Amino acid sequence: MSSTERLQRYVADECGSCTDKDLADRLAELEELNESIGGSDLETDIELLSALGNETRYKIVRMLHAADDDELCVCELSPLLDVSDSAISHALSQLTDAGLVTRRKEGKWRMYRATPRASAVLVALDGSRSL
Amino acid sequence: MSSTERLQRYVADECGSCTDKDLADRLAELEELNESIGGSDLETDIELLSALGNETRYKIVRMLHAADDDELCVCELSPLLDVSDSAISHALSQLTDAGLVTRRKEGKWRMYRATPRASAVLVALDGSRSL
DNA sequence: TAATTATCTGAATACTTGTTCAACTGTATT
DNA sequence: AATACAGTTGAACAAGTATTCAGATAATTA
Repeated sequence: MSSTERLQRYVADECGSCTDKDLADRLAELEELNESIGGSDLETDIELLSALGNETRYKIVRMLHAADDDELCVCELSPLLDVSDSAISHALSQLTDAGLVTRRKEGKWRMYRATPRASAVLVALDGSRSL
Repeated sequence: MSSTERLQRYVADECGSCTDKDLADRLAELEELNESIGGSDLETDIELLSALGNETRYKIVRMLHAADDDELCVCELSPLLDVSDSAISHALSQLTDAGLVTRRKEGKWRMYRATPRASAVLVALDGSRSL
């Protein structure tokens, strides 16, 4: 069965008896919705969300965010996470790629900082918790 | 090696020559950061983020959000997604569990709507894109 | 009541991901 | 120079996930 058949039955159902034009209009409306998705940068957003959607990485970003505009080095993150340094390093690379943290060399230490975008998402999560 | 050893070296490095008290203070500070993580509902947030961090589910929530306060039925989502109805149904369950959408029966159709929390996160993503 | 429709569910499976281990790079110290 | 240190990288593998298929369920229609 073509999925538009079901949709047509639904639209017919919804508006009782309605013209073919009404139906075409509704289909066009849905097509618009679909295009609005392309507008937001789908891939980038998904990369960001799936990067944050993991305990290790989420904790890292939370800590960096909680540190306000202070950066932290790996050695500061490490004691608070129950995974190997290697896992932390992998996590930090992925977070960097996703635009959630930035990296800076300082002698033999690497300093990390949450990006404004990371903070924006965490603030939204915190602010919407009770909605 | 205990991870606090490295941290101690870092703190020593950071403040030149500093007292044991300075060091203890810094450690306490980091411990506080760690507790601030517990404050936010870690598990809930991660469930939400990983639910949104998938193409099918992200598209569904985007469409529902783009429909403003109008609900959509599965039959309206289906034509715009390249997966089976079963996959859509699984996706919708997961989104419901994560608090991103709500479900309502309407005769033989199921209507879905984005939650305020879902909208808050999408708005944050859109608003922070250029930062 | 039987058939149809819309959606859901669970099992199966292919795919993806997270962590670790071992080896490596670059920096500092001796 | 040699050693130690901080962190990274890639391969490997276990664990988790996304989709599909087949069959179930619940509402509607014939």
